[in-house]
This record gives sequence, C-alpha cells and structure tokens, in this order.
Amino acid sequence: MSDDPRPRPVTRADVARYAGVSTAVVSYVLNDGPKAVAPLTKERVLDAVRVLGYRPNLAARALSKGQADMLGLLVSDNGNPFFTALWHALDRASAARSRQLLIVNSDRTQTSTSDQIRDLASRQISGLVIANILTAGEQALVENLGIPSVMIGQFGDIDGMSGIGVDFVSGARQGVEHLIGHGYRDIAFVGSVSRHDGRERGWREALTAAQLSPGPLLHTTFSYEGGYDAGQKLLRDGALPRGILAASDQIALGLLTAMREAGVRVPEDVALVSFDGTSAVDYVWPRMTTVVQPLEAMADAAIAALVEPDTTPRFVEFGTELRVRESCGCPTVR
Amino acid sequence: MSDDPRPRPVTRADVARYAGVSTAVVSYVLNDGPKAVAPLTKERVLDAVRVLGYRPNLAARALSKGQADMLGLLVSDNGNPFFTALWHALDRASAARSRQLLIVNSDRTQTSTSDQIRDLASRQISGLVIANILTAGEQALVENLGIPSVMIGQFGDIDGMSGIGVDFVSGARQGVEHLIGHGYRDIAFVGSVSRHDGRERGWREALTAAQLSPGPLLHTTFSYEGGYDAGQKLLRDGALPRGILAASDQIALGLLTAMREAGVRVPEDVALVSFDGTSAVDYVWPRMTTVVQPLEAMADAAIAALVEPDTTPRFVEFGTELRVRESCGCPTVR
DNA sequence: CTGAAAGCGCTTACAG
DNA sequence: CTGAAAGCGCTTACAG
Repeated sequence: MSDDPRPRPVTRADVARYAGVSTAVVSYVLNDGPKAVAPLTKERVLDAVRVLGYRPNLAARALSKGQADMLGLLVSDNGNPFFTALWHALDRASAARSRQLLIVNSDRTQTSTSDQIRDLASRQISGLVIANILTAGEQALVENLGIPSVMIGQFGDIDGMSGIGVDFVSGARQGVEHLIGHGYRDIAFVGSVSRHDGRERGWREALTAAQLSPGPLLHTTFSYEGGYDAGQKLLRDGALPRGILAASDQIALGLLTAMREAGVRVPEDVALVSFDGTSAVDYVWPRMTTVVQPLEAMADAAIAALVEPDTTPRFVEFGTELRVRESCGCPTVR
Repeated sequence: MSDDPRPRPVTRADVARYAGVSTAVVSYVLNDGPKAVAPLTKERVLDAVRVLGYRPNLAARALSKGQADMLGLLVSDNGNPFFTALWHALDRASAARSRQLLIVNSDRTQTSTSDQIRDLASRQISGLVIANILTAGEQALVENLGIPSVMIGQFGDIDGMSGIGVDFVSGARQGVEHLIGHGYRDIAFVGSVSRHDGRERGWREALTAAQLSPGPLLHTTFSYEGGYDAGQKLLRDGALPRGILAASDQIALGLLTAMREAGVRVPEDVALVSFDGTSAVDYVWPRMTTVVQPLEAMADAAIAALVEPDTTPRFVEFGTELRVRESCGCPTVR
C-alpha cells in the first residue's frame, strides 16, 4: 500500500504536445496504422513516449475499440491439476500473442455460469476459451453475445462451436494395447458416465480387436476420490482385473491408493495406465504410465483460433502419446 | 466462433430512454449513489435494466473512474502446486468481493517483471497481490505507480509494503518438535539458501531447545528436483539423518523419491515432515505429515487489504497447523 | 430528487 | 502525411 496519492498518469495528449503533433498521429504510430506516418515524425513520437514513460490506458482503448485485448477462460475446477496444467499452457500461449487471460472458475457457487459469461462480456473480452461443459442455454448465450469462442478438452465436436480436442478413442486404445502387450487379458476401465467420452470406446475397441472381452467397467467422478471409490468397489467385488485404464491421472492416483491400502501391489497384481500426463503422476510410486495430452499444442491452437478468427467453426483433434513408466509393469528407467 | 456480427449492445442511454430518465439517474441507481433516487424512479430504472438485459460496459466505467474492479496477481511459477493453491484461494477471496483477478506469471522469459507490472497498471487495476520476490527497482516501481499492493507468502516483513505471511519459525519448530517426539535425535533441514527463511531458524531452535545438535543442513531449490538432488546428496554423504524437515511439499516429494530409489524406507529408516500442506502430498505413500499454511485465511486477508485499503503498510502473520499423516512414523489413520 | 453537460483517454472516419 | 473533431459508454460536479 502506498501513502502517495496516485500520480496523474501521462496521457496521449502529453505525448502529442511534447512531440509537437496531434494525438491522432500518436495513435497512428503506436498502432502502426491505420494511417502511415513520416519516418521523422514517427521518431519524434517514439522519443516522446520514451522520455515521458508513456503507457496507453487500456481501458480507454477498450472503450474506443469496443474490445479489450483480453481473452476469457472458463474453467470448471481450478483445483484440479489437469485444469491447472491447461491453464498454464493457455497462459503461455496467450502471452505469446500479447493477450491477457481473464480466468473465471465456474465452481464458485455464488455466481451462475451464465452470469460469469456476461461478466466477461461486459469486460469487453475479445474471445473466450471454454474448458468446461456448457448447457444449451449457456452455449446460446455465448453465441448471442457474439464473442468468438473455442471449447477445449471436450468430449468431441459440438455443432456451431469451434473446439480443440484430443483423440480420446485412439489414445485409450494406445493405453489398453500397451496393457495387452504385457500379456494381461482382463482389463477394466474406470471413467465418467458420459456416453460422449471416447476413452470408453477406445478401451472397448482395443479389447475387441484383440479378441478379449471387456473387463469390469466402472463409472465414477473425475477426481482422486472418484478413483479411490472405484478402487474400493473393484476390491469389494472380488475379481480384480489384471490391468486398469483410468480416464484421468487423478482417478489413477485414487485407484493406486485404494490398491495399496488393500495390500494389492501395483503393477505386480494390478497394472495401471492413466490418461492426461500431468506431473502429479510422476511423484508417486510406481510412477504412472500415462496417455499424454499435448496441452501446449492444444492451447496454442485454441488461442490462435481466437486471435486469428476464421468465421467457420472448426474442430481440431490432436493425437496423444503414451509415456511409459512403471505402473504398467515395465521395468524402471531413469 | 459465431457467424453473426457482434450485436450492438444495450447501453446506459437505452436504459435511460426506456425508463424516461437521464443517464445520470441510471448511474445513481446502479451505483447506489452518489445521489439518492426516488423509490418509484428507481423501480422504473431497475425494470428497464431487466427488460433490456442491460450490462454496464466495464471498460467505460474503468476509464471514467480511473480504476477497474480488477486486482492484479503476480506469481513467479504457476506450475508450482503451492502457487496454484495460493491462486485458487485468492481467486475465491476476490470473487467474494466482486473483483476479478488478472494473473501474470513472471516466469515468462519474454517480458520483464517491471513490464508486467506496468501492463497491469495500464489495465487500471485497483490493487496488486505480489506472490514473488521483487527487486528493489520493481518495488519502487509499484510504489511510484501508486497501486495499493500486498505481498503474500514472503519470508517476512518488508518495509514500506504490506504483507501477509506465515510464522515460518514456529511452523518449522512444530514440525521438528513432532519428529523429536518420535524419539529421533538427528534431524536434517532441506530448504532454500535465503537467510530470511524462518524455517531454517525454527528447525535450529527446536533442536537447540531439546539439547540436540542440528543435523545436516542442505540448501537447494524450491522444487521436486531440488528435493531429489538434496536426497541424493544425503545418500552419497553416507550418514543419513533419522528425520528430515523439508521446507516445502515439493522438496519433500523429491526427497521421498530419492529415498525410495535407494531402498531407504520412509518412515522406518528416515522420517519426513514437509511444509505447505498442498494436496499433492496426500496422494503419495506414505502420505506426508506436513505443516499446513492457512491459505484461505491468508488470501482473504490479502484481498481485504486491497479492497479496504488502510493507508499504513501492515504485516500480518498467520499461524500454521501440523497435519499428521504417516511419513513421520505415526500410525495410519483414515 | 433530477438533468444537462463536461470529462475520462483512447480510435478513426473525414477533410485537407 | 497530418489534424480537428466526433464518438466509445460511463461518472459526477454543478445547477436547478
């Protein structure tokens, strides 16, 4: 906290006066347009900017242009490591394009998601990254507001909206095929209830292709607790599968804990492969073999879609990569 | 992405026209001042707002008031779970006071911290939370800009700036005393090189008070890798301590991995206590006994300091709480 | 209690 | 190539 009153900031008018030009010219120089400026005049203006330490008032610019150089980000759970990693990647990508990210967590019980969207709109954001699932009404609101938007990490293409996704089906298949490669024959899937989640389908496809019958299928929440509960259920039911594909790292961590508490060894008794590739699964033992989502590339694509908008909605799908550690039964490498 | 052109938004003038009043009156109603409005007039205005679905343009308001209802947050590493948790808490706290958080990561190599501070200032933020260490120049810049600011999670009081901290000394003492309570006599500390970090002092004090001589002291970086390296060094040096206080959860996770790789059992051979209390240490085995920082309360205090500014800089220190799990040698509870 | 009007600091169509 | 001026949508001192 400062005792001094806020000093009167340097404005465009000060710069214009110092450089002996009009404020319009200052704008032309600073924005590289829309008019050309004579080289010498330009020099004088830039000099004035430097000498006076001028910084444009971005609120004024946003008002004038009807648009701020900020992008909104709607996430559903900023406590979840996957969203944290996603945010991190989006933050880098937007910084690279000189955009500020305004993050809004739809977890907050006080404010409805619709209100949060309207809030962002009233801040004049020029684009919106949506990292959670919207209701039809919320989706319509975004469209009505006319804010360019892109969904990221969703279960698939959603009509009328641009999206960035990952090939869940082949990613899950990669993971299951690796487990099959270890010689395991009964392989379970622990994931969400959504029928749109390709991971469940990928799991089923891989097993069917190998002429194995899909093992236990458990639906749970996308969290550590969800994985823990699912693990306990598997243990209660008796017939433990030899391998498990978890739909997220957090679920896998919960499964790991449940197994350990029951004295079931991973990977000797049950092998695990997770999905996401967040750093959290590198800190446990055994380290998790995981299907990695290329978050950096996905984030870049999302920001690019907003910054260089293209009128037609597009859905871009990225491939995944299997990162082999020890939880699947592979030997330790370091 | 939407095909429609951005619709012309409803403005204050539309509301005024619909309600049959001046735009000034609309402002008085919406801002509850500075002038009183007759109850019936107020009703009409609120009705118009509702009917037209009016939302104030916050860029215009910010320009007019010279201040946006946004707070800046300067963090040094948004990939670090501790900062993530801190951000999460600050996000909640600022939402509770209807402020948006504008986060800036000083990790980004492209932009200097000073430029990031100026960027935030040009967005007309009304306050700044600083979660990293500033140079004297950066600190002076913040003061010159006249932005109310508060440092959080620092190593102690910094003159001229408000701060929110934690009692590192007594927190570390709590952790070490717990290890001493287990009967361990040689207890190491793994932390940062900073002489301002009270955790090292707390460790020393606790041992001295118990008439024990401080065990190995290792300085490393605040990261998983830093902990891993320190662990390897301890192992190389031969004489392993019976207990270790780690200055952060991440360091402790690194130590845990190093011990495991060497076949050293935790807590049977070496007991561990960490500092921070992030959720990451609950997912490993053994779960980490940790000195918890009250992030929610700290975040509330930080935001409060900015929203209800008080002219004189103050330093507020919070206490910590020991969360006992298994890494210290205590029996499993669940 | 209400309104007309100036002002916040930008951008940009228009005129020269 | 440059400038005078209107306009963006608010807030608020001033007048009534």
